Amino acid sequence: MESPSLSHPLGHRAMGETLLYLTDDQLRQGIEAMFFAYRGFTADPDRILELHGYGRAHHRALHFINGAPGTNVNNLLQILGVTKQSLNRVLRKLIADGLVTSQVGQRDKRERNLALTETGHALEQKLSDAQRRRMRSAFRQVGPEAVAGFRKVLEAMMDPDMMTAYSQLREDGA
Amino acid sequence: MESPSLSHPLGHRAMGETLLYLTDDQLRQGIEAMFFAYRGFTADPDRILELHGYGRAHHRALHFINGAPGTNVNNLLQILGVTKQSLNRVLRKLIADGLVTSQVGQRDKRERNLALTETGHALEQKLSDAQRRRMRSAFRQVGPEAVAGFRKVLEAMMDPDMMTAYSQLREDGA
DNA sequence: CTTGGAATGTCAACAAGACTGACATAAACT
DNA sequence: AGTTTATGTCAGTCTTGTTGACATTCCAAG
Repeated sequence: MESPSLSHPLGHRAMGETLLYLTDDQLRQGIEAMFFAYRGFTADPDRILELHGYGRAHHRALHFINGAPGTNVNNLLQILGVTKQSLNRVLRKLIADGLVTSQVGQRDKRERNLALTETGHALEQKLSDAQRRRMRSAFRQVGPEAVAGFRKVLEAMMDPDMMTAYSQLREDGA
Repeated sequence: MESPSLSHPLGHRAMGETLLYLTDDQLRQGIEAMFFAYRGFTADPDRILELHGYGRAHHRALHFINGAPGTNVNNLLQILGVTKQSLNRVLRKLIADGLVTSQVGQRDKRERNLALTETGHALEQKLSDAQRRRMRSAFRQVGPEAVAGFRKVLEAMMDPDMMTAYSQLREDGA
């Protein structure tokens, strides 16, 4: 507990101005900024997904299959951090709708290699275009230094345990 | 559609190094950073909430009631961006459990003035302490300039329409 | 003053998407 | 041959969003 300082939001002057960004009030502002920004971040894709009868879960699956074509279910499971039952429901629909292909693995026939079809790729493009458009606009407004800071803070806020699967994916290349 | 540049992620050199942060690849990294960071951002409170039988929706309600004691349901509705029925379910439980008080408004008896009880305040503190702890650690790692950039990008990414209710709340004071 | 619309809040029912648990199948490993 | 691993499926539960219907209260126009 570090609550006393909350009742004196400007009482940190004794520590020197250099630590102003670590006051409880600044941290609260950071927390609320994350909340509202994440809502903006997902708003555009959400609208598109609704038109097609999909949800955020489908978007996440499409995004990471697109980034690692040929990946298997287990990999995706690690990255997304959900149960196989939950992911399976989403994948089943995407496969049935012809957005994703699931092919028995060559080396290991237990695995299923996942990839986007042409229509799957088209929807993924539409979604990520919308999301990139907003992020590009934000990046352009604030300039490269702010963007670098943004990236640094986000990376420091990630859970290292949750990142291992993704890091491996990036190293493997696909 | 702006896809051609995706196949030439390093082909933007012609534009000059100053715009490197606007390539599709950099934007994709920004998108994924948001996804993973938000998961880290919510991980600690989620664990605490689960112990008490609550979810993220309860956390959000506690957070904003704490920030604006005496606010009414409609205000909260605007900020949270959900339907009144959805918020009501959450509030009903928090009131039944004695974390939130709901008092009929003095001027307008249709309104309900919401506030945290002592136990409600205690849980809110526990949750925000956990969240602040992670954010403080991230902020401390990267330094004040990066933090300023982080804030700038997040603010540029918010949906202006969705922010009106919150801005008014901050101006009113409470 | 009354009455009708607007604002506010509540109850009920439903859907998406997360979860656990149990179980089946096929392939790989020992 | 027996065990472990990867995947898929069925059933049931929970949170949290949705819509629809309804009660209460306020306010303003007739």
